[in-house]
Amino acid sequence: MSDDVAPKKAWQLVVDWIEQRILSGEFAVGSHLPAERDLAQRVGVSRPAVREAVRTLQANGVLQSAVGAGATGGTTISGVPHQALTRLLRLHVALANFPTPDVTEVRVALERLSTRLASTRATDADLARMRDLLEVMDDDGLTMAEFNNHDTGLHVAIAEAAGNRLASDLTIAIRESMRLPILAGLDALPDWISTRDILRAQHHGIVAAITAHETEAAVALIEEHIRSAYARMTSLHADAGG
Amino acid sequence: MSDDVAPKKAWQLVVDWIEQRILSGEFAVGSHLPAERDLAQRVGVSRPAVREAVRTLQANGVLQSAVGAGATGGTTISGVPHQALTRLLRLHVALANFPTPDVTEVRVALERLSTRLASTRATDADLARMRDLLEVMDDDGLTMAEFNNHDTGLHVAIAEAAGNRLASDLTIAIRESMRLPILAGLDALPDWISTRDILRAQHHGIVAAITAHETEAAVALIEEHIRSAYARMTSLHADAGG
DNA sequence: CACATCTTAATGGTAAGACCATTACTCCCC
DNA sequence: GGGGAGTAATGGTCTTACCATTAAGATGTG
Repeated sequence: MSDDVAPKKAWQLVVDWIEQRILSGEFAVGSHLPAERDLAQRVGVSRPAVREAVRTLQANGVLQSAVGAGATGGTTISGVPHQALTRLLRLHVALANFPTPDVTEVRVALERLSTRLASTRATDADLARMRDLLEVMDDDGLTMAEFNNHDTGLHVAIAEAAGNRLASDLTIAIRESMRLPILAGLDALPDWISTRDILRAQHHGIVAAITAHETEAAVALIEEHIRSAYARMTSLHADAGG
Repeated sequence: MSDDVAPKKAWQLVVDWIEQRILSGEFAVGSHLPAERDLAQRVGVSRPAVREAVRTLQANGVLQSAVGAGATGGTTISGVPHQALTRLLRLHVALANFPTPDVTEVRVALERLSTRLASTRATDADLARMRDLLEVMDDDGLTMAEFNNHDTGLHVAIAEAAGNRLASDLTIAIRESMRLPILAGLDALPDWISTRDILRAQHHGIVAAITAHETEAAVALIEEHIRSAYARMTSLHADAGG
């Protein structure tokens, strides 16, 4: 009976209206949506409902908005999913909806894929970027937090050298979602300096294997790198028993 | 200079307020947020701004709202990321922000992981569910769309047997994001019947290997299954040249 | 005719206020 | 103790008004 079907919320009608046109191909990246006032009239809801719908799809990385008349103003379809992915995963990791052992397993699988692809596809610019990051991380003056940022940057650089958009975005999103937990895990270590030295050596090995197109070696090294780092950070394992 | 820093939008202030408390651990799954009116006052914005912020985090699968007084009403922290993930990926696949060859590679990596985990962790109930789906799919009377739904259901069942929340949710989200493109690809095939028979045989092999804990066999079979299906659906490759 | 300036309009951003439907809680009566 | 009525809390929705930004159009000047 229709009693079981709750009437759709006004903002949901707008979301559906927009999604339908995305799925049908009518809206593509760069397409301009009707103005909020026009869309409200067209769908038969109020302008705040349109705004709530826009916010929903903005959170999905699908829409972006700007004030002003002409081509720069209004709401357009966006082609930038990675920030939305990153935010989503970071929040759910923080809420422990994804336990860190699970995240680590997935990281291994995805970074194996990214590293495999990067070892055959990385450009000279990609490789130079990795080497720059290695050099920065070899500076003994870095704080742990700074080192972690560059460490993340190296993983991001490898992912971006993969030439696979989804693999890159997912790899980046998952690594970023673990930034704070990893930093906390490093902070709890008895000996940061020796850990840092091990991480550095591993980074060098990975980049060397990628540079030499030694695909299987690179893949094995990235996996070993992630697993051994995780194993060291015993504070991250607290989730596992939960 | 501060000229370069745009003032934060009112709804962004609320999103930040909520995110900060999630990241700090103050809010956990099940936590109740202050009422919209209270939150508006506390953050110093209007209630519509709060609603827009709630919509943002709802789209990230982080919040859910209900009308009414008492424990059932209000806005609470949610622990259900998979729908948000699925929606996000589906929209971006539809917008061609993730080309289908990229998606297929990532599917292979993730379904290898899910299948590996499932072959050691699947319960009797998980296996029975897979066998039920095999049996349903062996019915010659199914339409292509119905078969595709159950095919998706099998991939979902394997992913859920993995016992790794993130792997499951990502595998499911990615498979679901490809549901319509796969259906279109199947529709364009010259001989659906022979394809269906091949898919069925492959499904049986995968489930048998999982059941027998033949991990490496199961992993190889799921990869072959995905790759060969993708290779058959030439209409999906149109993206590759884009 | 080209350029500069001003005016106007379009657009998203924001807030206040009013009202509605749902839900639970409290109080009163039997 | 149970049932019913009243009240309050909550999200849901809409209307109205205003603001800041941006571009387009109109007007004036050289």
